[in-house]
Amino acid sequence: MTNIRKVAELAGVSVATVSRALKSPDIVSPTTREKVLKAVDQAGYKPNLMAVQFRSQRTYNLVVLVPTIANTFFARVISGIQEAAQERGYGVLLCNTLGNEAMEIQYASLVSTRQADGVIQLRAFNPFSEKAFPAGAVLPMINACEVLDDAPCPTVKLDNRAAAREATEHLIALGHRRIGMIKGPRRSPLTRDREQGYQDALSAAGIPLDESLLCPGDFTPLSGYQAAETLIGLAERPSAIFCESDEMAIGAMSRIKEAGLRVPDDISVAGFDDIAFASYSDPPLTTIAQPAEAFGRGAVAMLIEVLEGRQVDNLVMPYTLVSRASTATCRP
Amino acid sequence: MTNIRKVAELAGVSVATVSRALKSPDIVSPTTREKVLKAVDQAGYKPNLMAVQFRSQRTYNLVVLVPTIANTFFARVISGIQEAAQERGYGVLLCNTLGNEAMEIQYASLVSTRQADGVIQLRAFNPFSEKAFPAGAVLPMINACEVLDDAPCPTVKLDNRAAAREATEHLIALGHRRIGMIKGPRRSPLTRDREQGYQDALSAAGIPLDESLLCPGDFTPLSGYQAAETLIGLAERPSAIFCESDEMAIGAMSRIKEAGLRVPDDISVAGFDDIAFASYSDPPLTTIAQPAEAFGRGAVAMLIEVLEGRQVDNLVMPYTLVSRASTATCRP
DNA sequence: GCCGTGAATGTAACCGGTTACATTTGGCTT
DNA sequence: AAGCCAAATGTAACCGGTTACATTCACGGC
Repeated sequence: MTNIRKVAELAGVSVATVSRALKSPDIVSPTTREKVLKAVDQAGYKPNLMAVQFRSQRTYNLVVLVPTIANTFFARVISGIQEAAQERGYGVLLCNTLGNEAMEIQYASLVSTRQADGVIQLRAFNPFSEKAFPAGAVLPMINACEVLDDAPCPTVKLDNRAAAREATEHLIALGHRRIGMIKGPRRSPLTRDREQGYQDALSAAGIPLDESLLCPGDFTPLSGYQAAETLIGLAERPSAIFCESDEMAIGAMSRIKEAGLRVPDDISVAGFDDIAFASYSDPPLTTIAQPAEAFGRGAVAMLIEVLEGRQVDNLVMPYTLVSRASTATCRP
Repeated sequence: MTNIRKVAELAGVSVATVSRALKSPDIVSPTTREKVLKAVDQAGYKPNLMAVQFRSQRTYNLVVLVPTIANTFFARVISGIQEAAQERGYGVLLCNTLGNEAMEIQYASLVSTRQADGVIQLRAFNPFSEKAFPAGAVLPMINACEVLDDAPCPTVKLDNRAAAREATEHLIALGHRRIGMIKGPRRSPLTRDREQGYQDALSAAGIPLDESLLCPGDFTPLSGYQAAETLIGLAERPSAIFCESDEMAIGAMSRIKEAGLRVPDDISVAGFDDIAFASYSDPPLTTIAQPAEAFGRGAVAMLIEVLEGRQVDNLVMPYTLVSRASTATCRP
């Protein structure tokens, strides 16, 4: 293996001079620099970055904990993370946790074993006990997308409550009064916030809450499909359904049409996320657009600030209601 | 920072004994092992894996070059890669290349700078010149999914030609004779193979090839949407369309329905990949199912074989034609 | 001519494990 | 009791950079 000592020998200088010629070219004489660069070229020398990292105790790798990469929203967030990380010279170590806490801990431990510098967690729950991080060690972490109010670290989030309220108000404005909701997993703060926004809109419009219109899901198309089955089976079925994710909305529309009902004529459907397929579903989906890539980029920027010892403020990302053909006036 | 020397001091033994007590517990006496473990616990010691990696010159990280993570097929492949890597103690460094060769080279160079042990490339083109890998250095690499016939490394692929032939034969068996095809990017060997399979099926059935029925796309829903526009605008429009990806098929169906035509009554549509949304599109999509996660798992297994110096054979994965409601008998 | 100064370069310690080799210890054989 | 062997443990080199500190040298001011 060609190392810095070989290059030094070849150039007839010391290892320190080689190191300096490469790292701080301005403090070696032009003649020497020239010699060193020629030797580097001749030896085909590539610095062993493991040694550099070992010396500096920085890996320039970030761990990303994602609940499931199969969700296209998260895929976009990761895409943003990866781009931003690359631009700033960081690598991305991906962990598809599937909600498995043991796996999250294992990956977060990469920071305490010095295989990564920090963590971006895309899920609200941070099961990082003292076991993984003993003795008051702080884990440089950013929590993005799904965020607890009292998160123990900087966060990047959407005002989910306001967004859900706006989506629900859109349906109310179209004349709907029986509005179903397909929720996320019970424990998720996303679900709690969006449900509150839904309730905010209903009570502002004087519509009483009917618990039977709330169905749990898990953000997958299949769960949306199943929840829609429940909702259209109700004695008094809703005329509109607000789904907490586009994936569930697409599953729900599939089930609704399977039952011989039309979207939006019989039931309006609204989603959340604005994934690529939302534009190509039949009908195209009304939804809340989230700047997924920007979530990722923001999280990376914040994490690097933290790693460099600076303070950061929490970030709240903007959303937009995108009105497409899956929602229409309520026909009594 | 608590290091092995602190622990040694605390336990009253040498650093070598600590190292052995942790790595090969069987060669230290039970008494000593006990003492060391107590000291480890007391000091809250976590080995600095950077040092371990530096010493062994192995990072236990794999670079994954993915054309675009936003494609749900690739998301599933990555999911498989990540699971298999984790099981075997490897981390996954993700690079979303977007077909950018400079970026691919940059990431593949992580191997020559010892930040990763090997590369899994999900695209056929391997622009890794002598510049990035000088002096006959071999890059431990596996090429999966999109693969050239003369790939310079082990590969994991599908028999795309046979699969495309089977999909086309399915349409022919339904009575279709004017069958459009929405292809991938021109340069991709996937496209070439699938196009050959399509032609194989046509010529076996005695149907002449009509070049105007072949439209290029880029695997995105938007490109499928646009290509469908071209196809339905033809003087003599096809009664069926075979798409080289489900994402394009979903885009195509969207455009077809927008034009007031029905799927499959007016035009049958078949896809390729069997992504999750294929089951929930309207109508559910007939497609070729690929074992995406298994592609990823297989690639990881092969790469680790290569890293450990063993020979590996190329892998050909199985496919299945999944017949759903988007294809039906041709009505003249 | 001497000294001070600063630029250029060299020497070697250092990061934190691993491990080849050396040393110690204890039990057993003859 | 001496000798031998194996098990247990210690010592220190090593991986490949970085960098504090030391050294050399040229030049200018007095």
